[in-house]
Amino acid sequence: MRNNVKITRIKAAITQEQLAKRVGVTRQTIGLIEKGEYNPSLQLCVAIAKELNKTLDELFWEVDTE
Amino acid sequence: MRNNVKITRIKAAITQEQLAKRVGVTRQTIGLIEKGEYNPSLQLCVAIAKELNKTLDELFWEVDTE
DNA sequence: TACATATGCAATTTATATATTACATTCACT
DNA sequence: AGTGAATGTAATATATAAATTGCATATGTA
Repeated sequence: MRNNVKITRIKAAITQEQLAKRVGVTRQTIGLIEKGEYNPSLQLCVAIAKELNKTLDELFWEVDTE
Repeated sequence: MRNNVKITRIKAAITQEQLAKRVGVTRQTIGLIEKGEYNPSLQLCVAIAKELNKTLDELFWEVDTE
């Protein structure tokens, strides 16, 4: 599950830990999502999107170009 | 977690069971998602959206009007 | 009436997202 | 060289999504 969380977070100039705290998960969870290594819940995706001022589609829709 | 799955599925004229089979889950899972009673994984949301020819945002973004 | 299809719903089990803890690496800065 | 901040990653524990099974109800229709 590739996504645009990492690049968007970096543009927003916040750390994994700050994002994690704001959406109520741990830093490790954010790290694994950014790495595409797991399959977050819809609620978490929505929380991340709102925190980064993006929509679900902007972060998670058809990111794969392979 | 309210969403537009049920109304979209009905417009597409397919049953819960047909949708479930096409996205690889059970009918009960689709039923509970439509009812807003749980928090599906991102992969499942994407599979449902593609099957219904919608995007994530159309089905799951800011559906709540309360 | 009877039968089939679609859906709601509840109990239990299984798979997996997420938490927790811990340690390693990289990089900027002094 | 040393220190601290940010990140990668791995092992184990816990919470919960999803499966499975089963039964109830509504609706259409022969």
